[in-house]
Amino acid sequence: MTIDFLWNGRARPTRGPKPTLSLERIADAGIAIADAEGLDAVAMQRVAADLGFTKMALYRYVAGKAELVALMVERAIGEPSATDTTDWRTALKEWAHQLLAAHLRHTWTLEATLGPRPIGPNELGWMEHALSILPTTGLTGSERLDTIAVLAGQVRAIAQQAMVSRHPEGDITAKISDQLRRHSDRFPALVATMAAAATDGEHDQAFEFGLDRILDGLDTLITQRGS
Amino acid sequence: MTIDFLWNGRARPTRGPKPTLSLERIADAGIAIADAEGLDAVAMQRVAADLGFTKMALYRYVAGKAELVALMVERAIGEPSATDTTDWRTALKEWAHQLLAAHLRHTWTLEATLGPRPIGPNELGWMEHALSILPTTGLTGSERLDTIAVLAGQVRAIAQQAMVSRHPEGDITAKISDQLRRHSDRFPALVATMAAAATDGEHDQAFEFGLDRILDGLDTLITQRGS
DNA sequence: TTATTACTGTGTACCCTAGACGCAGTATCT
DNA sequence: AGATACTGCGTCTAGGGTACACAGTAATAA
Repeated sequence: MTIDFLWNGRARPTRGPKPTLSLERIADAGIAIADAEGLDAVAMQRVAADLGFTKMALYRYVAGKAELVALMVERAIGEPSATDTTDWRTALKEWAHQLLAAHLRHTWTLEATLGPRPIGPNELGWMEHALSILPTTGLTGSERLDTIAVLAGQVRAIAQQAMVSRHPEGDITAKISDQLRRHSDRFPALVATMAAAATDGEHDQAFEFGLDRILDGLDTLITQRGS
Repeated sequence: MTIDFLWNGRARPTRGPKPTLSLERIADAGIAIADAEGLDAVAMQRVAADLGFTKMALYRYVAGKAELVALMVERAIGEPSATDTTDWRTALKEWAHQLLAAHLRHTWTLEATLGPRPIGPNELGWMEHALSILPTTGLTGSERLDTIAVLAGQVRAIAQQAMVSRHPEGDITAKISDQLRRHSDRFPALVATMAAAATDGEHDQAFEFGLDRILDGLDTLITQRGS
């Protein structure tokens, strides 16, 4: 597996016909399909058809589907926009919100970024940005990397949750709570908690809640190390 | 999409030949394949062949591949084993470790549990267990649910990280740090942090680190609410 | 006992996917 | 011009999920 294409692009050859397509157009076509119908709908066939070409034409640009998806991710996730905050806590919060927004705009990036795969400059750009925000004193290098991992984990967890609750047809959530009611003796705490949650009017605060807990815990450690 | 099969099983009909196979055997065959070769290797063809049947025989037991995977997940994830700790913090930590272990035993469960899908009793059993541990005072219902989400997010984040670093062939990590070195001017904080992490000898502490931050933050909130 | 019914396992068929390969046409360099 | 090397396409293979019809079998109804 090579990851060169993500970093250095393709060297434009001098001879022969000029390419009609471009990596950008191909990636954008794939992104449009994935946004509208999910990652499974992204087939070489389909992407090519949307562009008005045959699928084999795409193989002149990308080595295979995995490479296409990697390009799509890289383009969809983009770069974090700079913040002017000096406070590390609010800056990290802003970063997490931006990352969440990116994942919510393209929920398929969750599936596309699972497991071992080529990672491009934009994705590392997000890490770079977060690390440039984190205070360097009070945390070891490993701890700083681990901090990014917790935060990104929270972002992904909430993005996934939103993906489920956003899903309208079939209404799986209803069916589950239906089974839950039918087996309420087996899940007393769960039933009670969901009943309580239904009336406490604090919905859609999951992201903020988790984020605040993580940042609180981080703050505790940093101030403790600082003294 | 129905989820009945996960909760109530199949009603055994009285007439006709007795089934030679069972949902358990089929799920186990699928799990064995996924453990050894990944979720992509789980094809109806392959599962049936491993059991000594034709693929169409499986459709007498499961409605389709999605249902097969749901059964595999439910069986692979199992139930959390009870803890005798009364301290909520250590009990939650134990719970998270158990969940992580389950995901590490079957890394494909990460892909298999993405997005809207039928959820079975075992999966809710993990939630139930965590909720039965959490102190009911000091947190609203929504907050208790959100707490599970953060913790599960951390578990998944680390499981995914382990999945990548476990992957031996190709050694993507090496290629990435190669590109990183080549573009070190663009990622100064990242390069510096990784260099620092390489010498601080705190590897593989990512799970504990994030978990401790989350629990610290939770502790802060709970004690604060308690007074 | 026999006829009916309902179930199991299988063979065949269809459609969709990723991708290998070779060919025709075209733009550049020698 | 001729050679070279590139683009886009048509064809082909291997494999995936699944619909459907058929033969065999076990339990029920007549």
